[in-house]
Amino acid sequence: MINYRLLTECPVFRGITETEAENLLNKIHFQIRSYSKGEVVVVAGEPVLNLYIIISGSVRGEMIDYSGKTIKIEDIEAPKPLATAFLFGKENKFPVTVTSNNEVKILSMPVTEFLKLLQLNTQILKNYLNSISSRAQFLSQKLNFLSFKTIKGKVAHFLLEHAGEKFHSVELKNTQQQLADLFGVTRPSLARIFGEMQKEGLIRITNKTVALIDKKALYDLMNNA
Amino acid sequence: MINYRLLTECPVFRGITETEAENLLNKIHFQIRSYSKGEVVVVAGEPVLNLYIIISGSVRGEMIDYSGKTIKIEDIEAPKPLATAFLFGKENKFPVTVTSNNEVKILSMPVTEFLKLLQLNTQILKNYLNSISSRAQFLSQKLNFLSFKTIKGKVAHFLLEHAGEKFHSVELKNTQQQLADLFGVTRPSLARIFGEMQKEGLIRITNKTVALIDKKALYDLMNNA
DNA sequence: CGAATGATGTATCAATTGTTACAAAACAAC
DNA sequence: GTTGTTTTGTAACAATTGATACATCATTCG
Repeated sequence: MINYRLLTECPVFRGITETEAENLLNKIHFQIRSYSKGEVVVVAGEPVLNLYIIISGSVRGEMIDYSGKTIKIEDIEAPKPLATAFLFGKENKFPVTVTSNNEVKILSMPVTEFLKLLQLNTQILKNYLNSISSRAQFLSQKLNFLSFKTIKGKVAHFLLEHAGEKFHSVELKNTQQQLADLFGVTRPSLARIFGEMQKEGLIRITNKTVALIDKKALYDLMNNA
Repeated sequence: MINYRLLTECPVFRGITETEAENLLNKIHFQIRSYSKGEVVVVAGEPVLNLYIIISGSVRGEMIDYSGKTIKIEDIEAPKPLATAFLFGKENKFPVTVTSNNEVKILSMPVTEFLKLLQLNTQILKNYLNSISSRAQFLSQKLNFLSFKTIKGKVAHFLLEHAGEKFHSVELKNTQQQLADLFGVTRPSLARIFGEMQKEGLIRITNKTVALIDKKALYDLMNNA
């Protein structure tokens, strides 16, 4: 009926054995619903009363434009959950309309039952808390970056934060494209700023290592922008 | 020893009776630590291994600037918790250094014990989940607003949000200067955009009333930028 | 009414960033 | 090695916004 092995790959059930998962699910109420291709699973604005986990197939989240056009936000595939960030809190409404891409089976569990599940199993509780918290922290970091007006300010902030007080170089673990996305700028613009900062003697880039030459000037950049 | 009535006013314990709170706290391990005025409670960057709830007194969170200056972030008073958003997730480090403002008593509970508490009591679990989720949703909304790159996008978003589905005009209650500050742009730039949008036939401004002529085009502006 | 003040419209120029395109470099797979 | 792919550096131009300045309009107050 349910592929428990697949379920344990879902972020919420990570670290749970198949037999554990089976035992837990026997203790709580839930439904498995099937949707054929193109069916609407939930409509944007509906209150989120259930936890949805995609058991098989894939769905897409879309926002419906005022003119009627739909804009695809993202695809979600098995065994991922839907809208976990909107199960609780003040605004527990679906931000998007979800439609099935193909034959889809979805596990649907009322919030009250999910709360029971969280109280039955520490690992699931931890997983869920980590998931929401990471999301909040990610958003917070993102906001922080956006508050620096210039790209140089963002770069200075990023480098100083990663180097800390003691170190004078930073090992980049992301590509320029990823950094550019994090900063909310385009990749060539970021590359240009790296180039300028190097010419100005603030940093020196060799491969993936950024040496912070003039830390004081970097601080100033952060504070004046 | 502990003022349980005060504790039930803490967001995490809201909706719990004093006797319930007492019973719950008897089942888990925690410490009460006292700090005299000016003591450092936690240092920014330290991993968050405990839930801290201020039992009496108040503390302040500060970021230490690179030049050595401290910037006060916020005061936290009894019976509020500290850094609840950083107990879980990937970046569970204190974002600020916390110092006592006066004589302070702080309840300190290891994360593992807090997890037990969450599993013992549904109300506390709900409170905590609601708290983190609301925070994530708030941040998400804020980010949404800031993510409009162009001033036109911000203005379109602002006007449509204030008009809602039904109405076709918005009464401005702020001066251009105040709006410009809200959007994070300069006043002449905002005035220029108002002028352009009027020339393009999107809006018509008379005194303090903005008539939304072409709502569809405004939606497009929002989505494409 | 007239003057003073604040809010708004507008123009010009500079600074910053986006867009697009392409070459060089690094890397991976074979 | 060679080839193909990803990542990075860079350039030319366009678009957007900031900075500054000033004129116009509205409002208030004497």
